[in-house]
Amino acid sequence: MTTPPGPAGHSRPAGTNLAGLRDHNAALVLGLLRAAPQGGSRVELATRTGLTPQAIGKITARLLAEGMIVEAGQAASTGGKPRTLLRLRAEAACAVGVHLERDELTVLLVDLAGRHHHVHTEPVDRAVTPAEAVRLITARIGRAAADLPAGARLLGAGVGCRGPLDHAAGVLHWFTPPGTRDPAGWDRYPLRDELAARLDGLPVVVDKDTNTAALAEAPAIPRPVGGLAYVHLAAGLGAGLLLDGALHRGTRTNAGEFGHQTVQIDGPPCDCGNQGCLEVLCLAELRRGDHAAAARLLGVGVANLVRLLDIDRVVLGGRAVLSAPQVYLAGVTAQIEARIPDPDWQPVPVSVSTAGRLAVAVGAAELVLGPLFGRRT
Amino acid sequence: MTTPPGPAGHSRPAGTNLAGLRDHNAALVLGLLRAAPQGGSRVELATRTGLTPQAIGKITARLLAEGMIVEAGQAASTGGKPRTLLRLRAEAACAVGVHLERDELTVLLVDLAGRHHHVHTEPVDRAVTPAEAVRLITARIGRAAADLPAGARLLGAGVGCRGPLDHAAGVLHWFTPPGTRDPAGWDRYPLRDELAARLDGLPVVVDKDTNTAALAEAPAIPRPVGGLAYVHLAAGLGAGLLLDGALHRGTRTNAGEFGHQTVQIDGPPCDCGNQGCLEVLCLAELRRGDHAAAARLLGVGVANLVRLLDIDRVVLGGRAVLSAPQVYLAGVTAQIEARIPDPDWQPVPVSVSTAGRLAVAVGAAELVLGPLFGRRT
DNA sequence: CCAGTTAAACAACACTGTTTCCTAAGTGCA
DNA sequence: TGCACTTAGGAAACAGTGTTGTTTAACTGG
Repeated sequence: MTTPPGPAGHSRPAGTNLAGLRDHNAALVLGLLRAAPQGGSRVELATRTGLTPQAIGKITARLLAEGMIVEAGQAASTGGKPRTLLRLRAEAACAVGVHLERDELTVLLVDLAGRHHHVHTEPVDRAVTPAEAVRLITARIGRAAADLPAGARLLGAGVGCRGPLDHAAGVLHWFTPPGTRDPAGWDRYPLRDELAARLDGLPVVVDKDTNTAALAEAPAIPRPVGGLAYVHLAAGLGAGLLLDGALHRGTRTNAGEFGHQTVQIDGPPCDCGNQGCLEVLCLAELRRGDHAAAARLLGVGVANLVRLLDIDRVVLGGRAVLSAPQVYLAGVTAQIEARIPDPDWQPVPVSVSTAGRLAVAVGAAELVLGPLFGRRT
Repeated sequence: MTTPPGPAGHSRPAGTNLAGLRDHNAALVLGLLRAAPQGGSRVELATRTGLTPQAIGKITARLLAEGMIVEAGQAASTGGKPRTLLRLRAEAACAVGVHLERDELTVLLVDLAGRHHHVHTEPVDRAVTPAEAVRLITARIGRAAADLPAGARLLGAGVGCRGPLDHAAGVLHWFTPPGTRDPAGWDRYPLRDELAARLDGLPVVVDKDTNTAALAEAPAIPRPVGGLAYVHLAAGLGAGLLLDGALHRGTRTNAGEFGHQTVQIDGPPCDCGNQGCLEVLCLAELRRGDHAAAARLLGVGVANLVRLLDIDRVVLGGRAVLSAPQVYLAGVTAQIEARIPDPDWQPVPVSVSTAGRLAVAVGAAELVLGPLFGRRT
């Protein structure tokens, strides 16, 4: 047992004490109640968690006292005393979701039930410096906080933006090509810590836009999700992977490089140095305005993804997809069906991101809300 | 909160009580000690787990009393009382690893330190029925158990075999093509339960060969592993994915369908119904005896995998690879370097499975041993 | 030899879920 | 209406976890 292995800071302690045990079980209960907007009973919570009814009684009593949940009527009797229903108190706490794009900033406020209490989008100068962006975001979060429901706690802020970046450190890696400059100074910018410092230590989490967009779909899905893939087609082509209920980021937060998979060996060269990348082919069709052809190509990549990871559900998003959703739905579905004829694979549902253009910001808020409901980070 | 979501039996309770807390922390301690063959001190365990020295004292006292660990000398003093070193007691427990191939059966016995106490390989008739195979495996496990070190507990048996199969249920899905027959009755055979019944309720776990082979590499790697991919080239082409310290199987245990990714749109047709599959191209080169060309193709697929999942380490295995390891190492490494020139990606080490032909069986034993050391299943 | 330092155990404690028992609040039938 | 039955949920005592505060053990260095 010598020094800690791997990159520094990567082996956070995992020992659990009584406080951790309590929080784990409370999060489990809250997560189950989130999945049941109409409410759930103590008895169901006990069977679903595997805890004794008495333990659930204590946990729910604590959550009631803290104002995280409320009693909400009764269920129909099944021959004895009717069950008391418990519901999440949506306005008990909120999280901020931020989507920082090249030319646009979106800030919104989401409560425990996923309702939006504040949504604001504004254009941003493409030449903005990191410091200016941080000032802008801070100001916008301040305004959003003014819309907090009475008594609601503000849990933190999640930020989604393009990669590459280091999620664990909260640092951007917006390389500029060698030879050129990065006058604004975005590369190696410690976005998380700079934001947290200006927000009075409010917890801040930074992640790739594709990752947060994938998370935006998570609350609607009963746990555990075997595999959900969010595929984003806009100026680039990327993916967010929600595997076994948690985002898969990889040690360098580089997972999801969906666009640079080779689908045509010895195909046309790509800026990334590779050749025959899906992205090159797909963007070429987009420039031609041929969404159907782009969708077909996208479908080839999605089919690869689905097979490789045994994906249960595919969600499409990004400006290109949102501009012609039906075309992409049909094209991707057709490729999946054509390329995965195996009967053992249940039909893999493909849908378009329900949050639409807000998907990244909504998912960014979920970065903060998720752990409260027991999602692994 | 209506009925349990998803396929039945998939949402196992996750509530934790004191016993679970104790086991979790004990597993954490055992895992840390496994990664330190020369021994580790209580103080280090405390800092690494985040638990108090006192808690570690109680946990190690329990483990000492149970015979799971032993004191093993002292570390050099750093100015005060020297630390007492603790080591795993390798012979405290063992697990059986089984590799069931079409024409061969391998059974081995692995102790807590990963040492093999029994290794046996024998040919098997390709037309063997499931019942005969179960009898054979049972008999072989009986002989292996005779080689158990004195006082060692037998924790269970892991079985690795070709897919598709259902890991959660322990049932094989060895479909036969429509029209043909499955005279031996392998399809839908409940291998896990049949084995467990004949082994007096000994815990049995069944998984795909590629998954267990990936697991075979895990003990040597300091946790947490961001992403390890085991790529297997023999009669087919598959992969096992070890993501964030746990195998990623997908809900249908179908993850790892590496061979059927499309790398040549409109390429030659594949038996699977798709066209341009990596496997078709790769096996064609193999039949031609051109390992270098096969390696190049393999490298294309591996580069896709590495980028998509931010893989940290690639392990190659399977009969084809083992027949010309250097060719595959060089070919795959070259493709990774050529197709992922991004400087942000640290060089991704590629190696050949250290366990060689025993990889699947060794990893099958790890299916049983892993949870003891805190690996998520 | 002794102060200083570090490791590890002892004892009392806080707090978790569990067990056991009891009360509350319905249903259904006579 | 009465009463047995069923089911939900709380009260109290309990077992066992890691924590806190204190003490003892063992080695270094002047």
